[in-house]
Amino acid sequence: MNIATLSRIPRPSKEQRIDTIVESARKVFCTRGFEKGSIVDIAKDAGIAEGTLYRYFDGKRGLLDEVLRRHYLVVFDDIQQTLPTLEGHGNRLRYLIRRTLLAISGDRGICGLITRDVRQFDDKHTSLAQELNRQMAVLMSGEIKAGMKDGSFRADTSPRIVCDMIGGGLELIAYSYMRTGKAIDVDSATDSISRIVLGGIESSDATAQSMTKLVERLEQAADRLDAK
Amino acid sequence: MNIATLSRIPRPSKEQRIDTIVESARKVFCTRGFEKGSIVDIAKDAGIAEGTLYRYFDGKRGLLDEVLRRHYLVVFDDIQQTLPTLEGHGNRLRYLIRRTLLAISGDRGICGLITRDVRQFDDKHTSLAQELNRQMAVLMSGEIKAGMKDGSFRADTSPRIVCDMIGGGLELIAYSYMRTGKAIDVDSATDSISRIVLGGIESSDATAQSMTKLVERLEQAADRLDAK
DNA sequence: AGCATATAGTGAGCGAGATTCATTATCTCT
DNA sequence: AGAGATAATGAATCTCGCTCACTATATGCT
Repeated sequence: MNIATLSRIPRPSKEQRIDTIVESARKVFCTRGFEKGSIVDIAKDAGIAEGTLYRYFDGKRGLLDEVLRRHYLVVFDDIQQTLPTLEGHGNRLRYLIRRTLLAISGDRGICGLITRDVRQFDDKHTSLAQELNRQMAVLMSGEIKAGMKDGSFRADTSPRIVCDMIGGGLELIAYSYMRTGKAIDVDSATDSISRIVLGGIESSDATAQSMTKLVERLEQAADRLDAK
Repeated sequence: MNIATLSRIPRPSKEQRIDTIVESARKVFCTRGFEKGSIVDIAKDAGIAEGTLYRYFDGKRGLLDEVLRRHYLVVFDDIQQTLPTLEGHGNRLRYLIRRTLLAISGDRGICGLITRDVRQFDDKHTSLAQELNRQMAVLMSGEIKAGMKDGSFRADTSPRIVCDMIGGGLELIAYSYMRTGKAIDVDSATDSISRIVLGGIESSDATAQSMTKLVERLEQAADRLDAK
């Protein structure tokens, strides 16, 4: 209509538009929360009309899904690269715990979304974030089962419950961080969780074995001292 | 206005009215969830107008608070009676775990409310359910700290993390029950959780023995050095 | 009883926010 | 250039929690 518009503003590509919207959604959700951050806010921030947003996303919840998916993507890429380089199921489990804590402690806004808003779901579509949590649980569960098979973990362990306890514990730590803002001490938390879990599931055989090795090393040290 | 109303319907007492409303709220929230269950639904079920409801409750969230408070009331009464009769911090911890599982597994509707809707909070008022969770955490934490003091639990335990892991684990079990409807095996779950936690925090005799041997060897080495 | 005041109940209406859709603008391809 | 096809718009709709001016009942007093 306006003559000036004739030569103006080439439309951004579909991909660019989606990126813009998701980024605006992330900003708004992280600062105001999922409930209070409105579609109008997001649209305004992205420089588009509300209706446009609905061309690209199912609705508010779909938008949240995408924001979280992109956040987790980095984490899972990282895990996929690092996990195979680690030796020992206990070690790998410990890494998964630590990596999750890092993902949480790095972004309080996202942390709030994960702990507060993820569980609201329609009966129809299980929320994506649910799915991502499940993926992490599968990884942990895999390590535990493998550890049980090769005898490093006790046979009477329930992988399912162990995963729930780790995942639930991490979630509560995240939740507390989100409420209080007090920074998470990643290393100390990793230690505490690992100690409890591994102490609770490691077979006494394994414990005895590592103890024996320890003692042997000390003995050797003593021998060397002796020789002097 | 209507002549027939002259002799009719004595108004129910304040207490009765509140009971009716809370019960209707429980029904509606449990069947439709907190988000989808509307105030109109509740008012209709209770046989009153929407406005009346607001005379007795702050709003929708206040109503949820009361529903949950009444549910927890029974649990905490029970705990207060049983806990002092049990011997040993490990036992008492185990009882707290079991009692919570029972409270969850008894009512899938409430279970859904607790796992899904409890965390939505306004920055101002911490939700009541939060408070109730905290109360449970305080009880568990008390047992753990006492156990650390009298030497039955390891001194390097973090009560906070242990509580998070137990509470978080219970929450995830509840969440899974709510989604799948698959009944919770209370006894087996109690066993698994207790085994992991106690295994992870109990100061084990085996460990103590190996430690002792270690120390003895070191002492011998030191003796040998001394002799020279 | 008859009146006055207090307490309880009502439901239309308000406001906020997600979602829809008829209309308008831009793009693409011949 | 022009004919679809595709994208963008924002006013209108719908839902829902909540408010409030008004009506109805209860209670207390003489």
